[in-house]
Amino acid sequence: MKKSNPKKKKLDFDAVPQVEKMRHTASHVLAQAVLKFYPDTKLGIGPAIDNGFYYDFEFKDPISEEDLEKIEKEMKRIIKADLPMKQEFVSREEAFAYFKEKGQPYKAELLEDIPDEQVSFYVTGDNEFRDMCRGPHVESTGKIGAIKLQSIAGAYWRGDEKKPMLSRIYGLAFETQEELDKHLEMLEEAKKRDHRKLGPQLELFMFSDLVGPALPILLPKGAIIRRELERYIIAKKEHYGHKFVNTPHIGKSDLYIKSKHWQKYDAMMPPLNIDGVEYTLKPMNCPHHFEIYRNSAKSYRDLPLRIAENATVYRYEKSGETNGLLRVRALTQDDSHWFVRYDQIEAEIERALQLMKEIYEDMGLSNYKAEISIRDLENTDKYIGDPKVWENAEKTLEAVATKFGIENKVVEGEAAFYGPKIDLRAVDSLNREWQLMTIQLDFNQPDNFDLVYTDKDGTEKKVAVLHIAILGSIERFLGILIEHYAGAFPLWLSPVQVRILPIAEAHHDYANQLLATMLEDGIRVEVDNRNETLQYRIRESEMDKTPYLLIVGDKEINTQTVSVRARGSKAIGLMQTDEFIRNILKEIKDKAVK
RNA sequence: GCUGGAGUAGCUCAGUUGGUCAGAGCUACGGUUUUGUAAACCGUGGGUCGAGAGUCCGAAUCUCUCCUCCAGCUCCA
Repeated sequence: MKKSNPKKKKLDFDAVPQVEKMRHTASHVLAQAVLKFYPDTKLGIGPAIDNGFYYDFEFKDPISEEDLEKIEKEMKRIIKADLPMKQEFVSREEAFAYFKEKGQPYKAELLEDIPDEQVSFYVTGDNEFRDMCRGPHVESTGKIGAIKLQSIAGAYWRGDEKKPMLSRIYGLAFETQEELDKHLEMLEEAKKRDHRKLGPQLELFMFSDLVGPALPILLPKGAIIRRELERYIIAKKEHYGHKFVNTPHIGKSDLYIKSKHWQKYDAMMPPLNIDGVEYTLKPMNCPHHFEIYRNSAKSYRDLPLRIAENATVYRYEKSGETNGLLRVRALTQDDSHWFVRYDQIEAEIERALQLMKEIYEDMGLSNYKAEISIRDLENTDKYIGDPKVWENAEKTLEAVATKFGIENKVVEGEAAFYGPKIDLRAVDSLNREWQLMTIQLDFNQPDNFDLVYTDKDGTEKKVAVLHIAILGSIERFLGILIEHYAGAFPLWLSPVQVRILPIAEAHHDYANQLLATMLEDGIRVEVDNRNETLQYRIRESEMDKTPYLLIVGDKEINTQTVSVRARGSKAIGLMQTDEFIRNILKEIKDKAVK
């Protein structure tokens, strides 16, 4: 999508939070510390970011992560010295001369883009360091709280891959040591939950170098979760009036030429040649679904028509951009295309958000935010379609989000040329945000594919299309769920719901009876009667996060009961077998999150 | 794709300056044991040290190319 450049707004210094000023000042301190050890270093830029700051440098000789320690130490010294941060203004000429003298070409380049006659600099201490910067900063370095240098990585100068790559040093900065420690703990916890580590450990998925990078393989347990998710989403969407279809994984290149993806979409897989005709792996389902729409003449009575498919699509993601299950080259979308009359748009947006809301709640992701992408209102010519329709759709998106109590922000100029959209970000158990669902309005593809219906008055009219994916990519969603639940899935999604552990051989028969009963009830249950100690088997089941263990021995046989142990060392105790079964069937049905 | 880092058994890791450095624990397999709420005991396997080429009398260790993964950048109509 072509993004319009947000207009440069005048920075309101008073509105900048203290913590952000502090982080920004920390980046200056970083630059000062770096120059102490590496005086020949050329400086890029150093802004505040979430949780900290960074600064871009061009080192004469590359430095490594080990060097960060001494730099951090020097930063702490500067902070402790509590050097004042003073703003001063110099003329452009003076500034250019200064950068020339100091050998700072990147700074000079930045200056070229600044129109001001008087250029703002910040001076640290007794001219120990000065940097061109509009600020704002805290009054002195001593106001910086707790910092920690994190990592060093390459970053293109001004984010342009054609420009030289600088070394970016990342740091964390918080107002207090406690906050910093808390954040480090969170990072540690996130590392433990990393789906790339947990997934293979729990035998949910794998990758094979030979099958190919970024092509996820779901193992039996992961396949169960995917199946449950799909079953659920199909049932839910059918309830919301979708028709499910199945379309092939490839299509003629002509199809994508017609949809104009071929010309614009750079994630297309290379074409295949079949019988002298060019085909490609489908990177999205839309054109296939459009052809389904065109299969028969449509009346205004047929609309809205909601076509859905859980379909695997293939995209060429550049090698450095793939990431675990989050960014892959083969992904299964829970895709839907709603073909609606223009007068139905508002109602259908509300319906889609209602559906989304129910689904997210069942997934245990009831905390989410919305971002609404609308036109650049000062430049509305580049958008296709009736401005009135746009305006209504934009307003509806916002109104419905607000009505549903979803925290939302409207981003001007972010909409695609063919329609506004709303993105939802779920907030997970570690307070991280994940972009999941999108409702994208599309006023353009109906033109490309001539998607029309006959209205009441006998005239032919264009439909509007809503592209709706709720889980997004099921693989990606699985990855997010793994991290959200730290591998301990709610019962309805757990690959193994109950594991029965007979204490000794004498109890195997009883265990197998229980197994048979529960299998009848459709419970995913196993018996672990391996020749291992009970403790050993409990440990293994705890490690694979099985929700319920049933321990059975003489006591249980005599009373026809089970000893229930819930995940996480929680002993529930003796329970009548049928009572246990009733309880967990209810828990499965309720999709309870424990 | 770019910059940097990493790749030793299924897993987690050890392996000083190239010379018994191919190891440990877990796993797997065989046996003993028949267990009451997070690791019983004994034994046996298992690796072209990511792949290929090169330097050397000799390479897990040095060089080059490639592959894969990780961090970040860029990208994500």
